[in-house]
Amino acid sequence: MDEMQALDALGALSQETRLRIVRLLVTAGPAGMAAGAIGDAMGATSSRLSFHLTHLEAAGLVQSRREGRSIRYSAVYEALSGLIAFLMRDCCQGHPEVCTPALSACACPPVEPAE
Amino acid sequence: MDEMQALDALGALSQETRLRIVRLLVTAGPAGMAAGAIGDAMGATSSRLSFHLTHLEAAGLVQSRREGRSIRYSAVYEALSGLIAFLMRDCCQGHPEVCTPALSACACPPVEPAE
DNA sequence: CTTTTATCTCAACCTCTCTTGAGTTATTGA
DNA sequence: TCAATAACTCAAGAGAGGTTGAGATAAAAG
Repeated sequence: MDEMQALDALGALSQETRLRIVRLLVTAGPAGMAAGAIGDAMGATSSRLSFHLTHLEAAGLVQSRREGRSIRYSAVYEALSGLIAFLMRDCCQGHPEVCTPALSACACPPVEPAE
Repeated sequence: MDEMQALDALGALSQETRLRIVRLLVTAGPAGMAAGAIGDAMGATSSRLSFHLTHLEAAGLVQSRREGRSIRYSAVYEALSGLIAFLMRDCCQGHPEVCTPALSACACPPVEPAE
Protein backbone atom coordinates (compact mmCIF):
# COMPACT_ATOMS: atom_id res chain seq x y z
CA MET A 1 0.00 0.00 0.00
CA ASP A 2 1.41 3.37 -1.00
CA GLU A 3 0.75 6.77 0.54
CA MET A 4 -2.14 7.59 -1.78
CA GLN A 5 -3.97 4.35 -1.02
CA ALA A 6 -3.34 4.87 2.67
CA LEU A 7 -4.79 8.38 2.49
CA ASP A 8 -7.90 7.02 0.75
CA ALA A 9 -8.30 4.29 3.35
CA LEU A 10 -7.74 6.68 6.28
CA GLY A 11 -10.24 9.13 4.81
CA ALA A 12 -12.78 6.38 4.33
CA LEU A 13 -12.37 5.16 7.92
CA SER A 14 -12.44 8.63 9.47
CA GLN A 15 -16.24 8.80 9.29
CA GLU A 16 -18.36 7.30 12.02
CA THR A 17 -20.85 5.47 9.81
CA ARG A 18 -18.16 4.08 7.56
CA LEU A 19 -15.91 2.94 10.41
CA ARG A 20 -18.89 1.09 11.89
CA ILE A 21 -19.77 -0.48 8.57
CA VAL A 22 -16.24 -1.80 8.18
CA ARG A 23 -16.20 -3.19 11.70
CA LEU A 24 -19.59 -4.81 11.08
CA LEU A 25 -18.41 -6.37 7.84
CA VAL A 26 -15.16 -7.66 9.29
CA THR A 27 -17.02 -9.46 12.05
CA ALA A 28 -19.55 -10.70 9.48
CA GLY A 29 -16.76 -12.62 7.79
CA PRO A 30 -16.18 -13.44 4.13
CA ALA A 31 -19.89 -14.02 3.50
CA GLY A 32 -20.50 -10.35 4.19
CA MET A 33 -23.95 -8.80 4.51
CA ALA A 34 -26.66 -7.54 2.17
CA ALA A 35 -26.89 -3.76 1.85
CA GLY A 36 -30.32 -3.81 3.48
CA ALA A 37 -29.06 -5.65 6.53
CA ILE A 38 -26.20 -3.19 6.90
CA GLY A 39 -28.67 -0.32 6.60
CA ASP A 40 -30.85 -1.83 9.34
CA ALA A 41 -27.84 -2.20 11.61
CA MET A 42 -26.73 1.38 10.94
CA GLY A 43 -30.15 2.99 10.94
CA ALA A 44 -29.33 4.70 7.68
CA THR A 45 -31.50 5.57 4.69
CA SER A 46 -30.78 3.66 1.48
CA SER A 47 -29.26 6.63 -0.28
CA ARG A 48 -27.06 7.56 2.63
CA LEU A 49 -25.93 3.97 3.02
CA SER A 50 -25.22 3.65 -0.68
CA PHE A 51 -23.10 6.80 -0.53
CA HIS A 52 -20.92 5.39 2.23
CA LEU A 53 -20.68 1.90 0.74
CA THR A 54 -19.60 3.39 -2.59
CA HIS A 55 -17.02 5.46 -0.75
CA LEU A 56 -15.67 2.39 1.08
CA GLU A 57 -15.57 0.36 -2.11
CA ALA A 58 -13.71 3.13 -3.95
CA ALA A 59 -11.16 3.12 -1.14
CA GLY A 60 -10.78 -0.63 -1.58
CA LEU A 61 -11.92 -1.48 1.93
CA VAL A 62 -15.03 -3.41 0.94
CA GLN A 63 -16.18 -5.29 -2.14
CA SER A 64 -19.63 -6.14 -3.44
CA ARG A 65 -21.39 -8.82 -5.45
CA ARG A 66 -24.99 -9.08 -6.56
CA GLU A 67 -26.96 -11.99 -5.18
CA GLY A 68 -30.51 -12.08 -6.46
CA ARG A 69 -32.20 -8.87 -5.50
CA SER A 70 -29.62 -8.06 -2.88
CA ILE A 71 -26.09 -6.81 -3.13
CA ARG A 72 -23.76 -8.33 -0.58
CA TYR A 73 -20.86 -6.35 0.78
CA SER A 74 -17.84 -7.87 2.45
CA ALA A 75 -14.63 -6.54 3.97
CA VAL A 76 -11.41 -6.69 1.99
CA TYR A 77 -9.03 -8.06 4.61
CA GLU A 78 -5.89 -7.30 2.61
CA ALA A 79 -6.80 -3.61 2.50
CA LEU A 80 -7.21 -3.44 6.27
CA SER A 81 -4.05 -5.34 7.03
CA GLY A 82 -2.30 -3.29 4.36
CA LEU A 83 -3.30 -0.06 6.07
CA ILE A 84 -2.13 -1.29 9.46
CA ALA A 85 1.10 -2.46 7.87
CA PHE A 86 1.54 0.95 6.24
CA LEU A 87 1.14 2.74 9.55
CA MET A 88 3.66 0.40 11.18
CA ARG A 89 6.14 0.28 8.34
CA ASP A 90 6.31 3.97 7.53
CA CYS A 91 5.68 5.33 10.97
CA CYS A 92 7.76 3.29 13.38
CA GLN A 93 11.13 3.31 11.63
CA GLY A 94 13.57 2.44 14.35
CA HIS A 95 11.10 3.37 17.05
CA PRO A 96 9.78 0.18 18.66
CA GLU A 97 7.82 2.27 21.15
CA VAL A 98 5.28 2.83 18.36
CA CYS A 99 4.78 -0.70 17.16
CA THR A 100 5.52 -2.88 20.14
CA PRO A 101 2.40 -1.94 22.15
CA ALA A 102 0.32 -2.43 19.03
CA LEU A 103 1.64 -5.92 18.46
CA SER A 104 0.00 -7.22 21.60
CA ALA A 105 -3.41 -5.82 20.63
CA CYS A 106 -4.29 -8.66 18.32
CA ALA A 107 -6.58 -11.06 20.12
CA CYS A 108 -6.61 -13.55 17.31
CA PRO A 109 -5.09 -16.98 17.75
CA PRO A 110 -1.64 -16.89 16.15
CA VAL A 111 -1.42 -18.68 12.83
CA GLU A 112 0.84 -21.68 13.27
CA PRO A 113 3.78 -21.49 10.82
CA ALA A 114 3.82 -25.22 10.17
CA GLU A 115 2.14 -28.17 11.84
CA MET B 1 -8.41 4.42 22.65
CA ASP B 2 -12.15 4.59 22.08
CA GLU B 3 -14.06 5.06 18.85
CA MET B 4 -14.22 8.83 19.12
CA GLN B 5 -10.48 9.19 19.64
CA ALA B 6 -9.87 6.78 16.78
CA LEU B 7 -12.11 8.84 14.49
CA ASP B 8 -10.20 11.99 15.44
CA ALA B 9 -6.87 10.29 14.79
CA LEU B 10 -8.02 8.79 11.48
CA GLY B 11 -9.38 12.15 10.37
CA ALA B 12 -6.15 13.87 11.29
CA LEU B 13 -4.06 11.32 9.39
CA SER B 14 -6.27 11.31 6.31
CA GLN B 15 -4.74 14.51 5.00
CA GLU B 16 -1.55 14.43 2.96
CA THR B 17 0.31 17.23 4.74
CA ARG B 18 -0.62 15.94 8.17
CA LEU B 19 0.28 12.33 7.41
CA ARG B 20 3.68 13.52 6.22
CA ILE B 21 4.19 15.67 9.29
CA VAL B 22 3.49 12.72 11.56
CA ARG B 23 5.85 10.49 9.65
CA LEU B 24 8.50 13.17 9.78
CA LEU B 25 8.07 13.63 13.52
CA VAL B 26 8.13 9.92 14.28
CA THR B 27 11.41 9.53 12.47
CA ALA B 28 12.69 12.68 14.19
CA GLY B 29 12.38 10.89 17.51
CA PRO B 30 11.47 12.22 20.97
CA ALA B 31 13.43 15.45 20.42
CA GLY B 32 10.98 16.41 17.70
CA MET B 33 11.43 19.36 15.37
CA ALA B 34 10.84 23.10 15.51
CA ALA B 35 7.79 24.32 13.62
CA GLY B 36 9.98 26.21 11.19
CA ALA B 37 11.98 23.12 10.31
CA ILE B 38 8.78 21.18 9.71
CA GLY B 39 7.50 23.97 7.51
CA ASP B 40 10.70 23.92 5.46
CA ALA B 41 10.41 20.15 5.02
CA MET B 42 6.76 20.44 3.98
CA GLY B 43 7.05 23.57 1.89
CA ALA B 44 4.11 25.06 3.76
CA THR B 45 3.37 28.63 4.78
CA SER B 46 3.44 29.33 8.51
CA SER B 47 -0.29 29.75 8.81
CA ARG B 48 -1.03 26.61 6.85
CA LEU B 49 1.48 24.67 8.91
CA SER B 50 0.09 26.01 12.15
CA PHE B 51 -3.39 24.94 11.09
CA HIS B 52 -2.27 21.35 10.53
CA LEU B 53 -0.10 21.18 13.65
CA THR B 54 -2.98 22.45 15.76
CA HIS B 55 -5.21 19.83 14.17
CA LEU B 56 -2.70 17.06 14.92
CA GLU B 57 -2.23 18.25 18.49
CA ALA B 58 -6.01 18.36 19.05
CA ALA B 59 -6.18 14.77 17.83
CA GLY B 60 -3.48 13.85 20.33
CA LEU B 61 -1.01 12.67 17.70
CA VAL B 62 1.65 15.31 18.40
CA GLN B 63 2.61 17.47 21.34
CA SER B 64 4.44 20.79 21.54
CA ARG B 65 6.71 22.70 23.89
CA ARG B 66 8.21 26.14 23.58
CA GLU B 67 11.98 26.33 23.40
CA GLY B 68 13.24 29.88 23.13
CA ARG B 69 11.74 31.47 20.07
CA SER B 70 10.84 28.12 18.57
CA ILE B 71 8.09 25.68 19.36
CA ARG B 72 9.19 22.07 19.08
CA TYR B 73 6.70 19.44 18.01
CA SER B 74 7.13 15.75 18.64
CA ALA B 75 5.10 12.64 17.91
CA VAL B 76 2.99 11.06 20.65
CA TYR B 77 3.95 7.42 20.28
CA GLU B 78 1.17 6.11 22.50
CA ALA B 79 -1.44 7.73 20.26
CA LEU B 80 -0.05 6.09 17.15
CA SER B 81 0.30 2.68 18.73
CA GLY B 82 -3.13 3.17 20.28
CA LEU B 83 -4.66 3.78 16.87
CA ILE B 84 -2.98 0.73 15.37
CA ALA B 85 -4.10 -1.29 18.38
CA PHE B 86 -7.66 0.00 17.93
CA LEU B 87 -7.71 -1.06 14.30
CA MET B 88 -6.42 -4.50 15.23
CA ARG B 89 -8.47 -5.00 18.36
CA ASP B 90 -11.80 -3.80 17.06
CA CYS B 91 -11.45 -4.81 13.47
CA CYS B 92 -9.91 -8.26 13.43
CA GLN B 93 -12.05 -10.02 16.01
CA GLY B 94 -11.59 -13.68 15.27
CA HIS B 95 -10.24 -12.95 11.82
CA PRO B 96 -6.49 -13.51 11.84
CA GLU B 97 -6.36 -12.78 8.10
CA VAL B 98 -6.59 -9.08 9.02
CA CYS B 99 -3.94 -8.85 11.69
CA THR B 100 -1.48 -11.58 10.83
CA PRO B 101 -0.08 -9.92 7.69
CA ALA B 102 0.18 -6.66 9.61
CA LEU B 103 2.21 -8.24 12.39
CA SER B 104 5.09 -8.91 10.05
CA ALA B 105 5.21 -5.30 8.86
CA CYS B 106 7.09 -4.05 11.87
CA ALA B 107 10.73 -3.66 10.94
CA CYS B 108 11.79 -2.80 14.45
CA PRO B 109 13.97 -5.19 16.42
CA PRO B 110 11.68 -7.07 18.80
CA VAL B 111 11.89 -5.95 22.39
CA GLU B 112 13.34 -8.79 24.41
CA PRO B 113 10.88 -9.78 27.19
CA ALA B 114 13.63 -10.49 29.72
CA GLU B 115 17.40 -10.77 29.44
C1' DC C 1 -46.64 -7.94 -17.89
C1' DT C 2 -47.32 -5.69 -13.57
C1' DT C 3 -46.04 -5.28 -8.93
C1' DT C 4 -42.97 -5.57 -5.26
C1' DT C 5 -38.52 -5.58 -3.23
C1' DA C 6 -33.72 -4.10 -3.06
C1' DT C 7 -30.60 -0.88 -4.23
C1' DC C 8 -28.52 2.85 -6.85
C1' DT C 9 -28.33 7.71 -8.93
C1' DC C 10 -28.91 12.52 -9.07
C1' DA C 11 -29.51 17.34 -7.71
C1' DA C 12 -29.86 20.50 -4.02
C1' DC C 13 -28.40 22.09 0.17
C1' DC C 14 -25.68 22.75 4.16
C1' DT C 15 -21.55 22.12 6.64
C1' DC C 16 -16.85 21.27 7.35
C1' DT C 17 -12.12 21.61 5.69
C1' DC C 18 -8.22 23.77 3.69
C1' DT C 19 -5.67 27.70 1.93
C1' DT C 20 -4.38 32.49 1.73
C1' DG C 21 -3.01 36.91 3.35
C1' DA C 22 -2.89 40.33 6.84
C1' DG C 23 -2.17 41.22 11.40
C1' DT C 24 -0.74 39.75 16.32
C1' DT C 25 1.93 37.75 20.16
C1' DA C 26 6.20 35.99 22.20
C1' DT C 27 11.19 35.83 22.61
C1' DT C 28 15.77 37.35 21.85
C1' DG C 29 19.49 40.56 20.76
C1' DA C 30 21.30 45.35 19.65
C1' DT D 1 13.24 50.25 24.02
C1' DC D 2 13.38 48.94 19.08
C1' DA D 3 14.04 45.68 15.59
C1' DA D 4 14.21 40.96 14.10
C1' DT D 5 12.80 36.26 14.36
C1' DA D 6 9.46 32.46 15.16
C1' DA D 7 5.07 31.15 15.29
C1' DC D 8 0.07 31.92 16.09
C1' DT D 9 -4.75 33.95 15.08
C1' DC D 10 -8.40 35.57 12.37
C1' DA D 11 -11.55 36.38 8.45
C1' DA D 12 -12.72 35.31 3.80
C1' DG D 13 -13.28 32.31 0.01
C1' DA D 14 -13.04 27.96 -2.70
C1' DG D 15 -13.86 23.30 -2.56
C1' DA D 16 -14.90 18.72 -0.68
C1' DG D 17 -17.94 15.89 2.10
C1' DG D 18 -22.48 14.28 3.98
C1' DT D 19 -27.62 14.21 4.10
C1' DT D 20 -32.05 14.32 2.07
C1' DG D 21 -35.74 13.20 -1.01
C1' DA D 22 -37.34 12.02 -5.52
C1' DG D 23 -36.75 9.11 -9.16
C1' DA D 24 -34.40 5.20 -11.86
C1' DT D 25 -32.80 0.40 -12.42
C1' DA D 26 -32.56 -4.59 -11.53
C1' DA D 27 -34.44 -8.97 -10.11
C1' DA D 28 -38.03 -11.91 -8.48
C1' DA D 29 -42.95 -13.02 -7.63
C1' DG D 30 -47.75 -13.15 -8.97
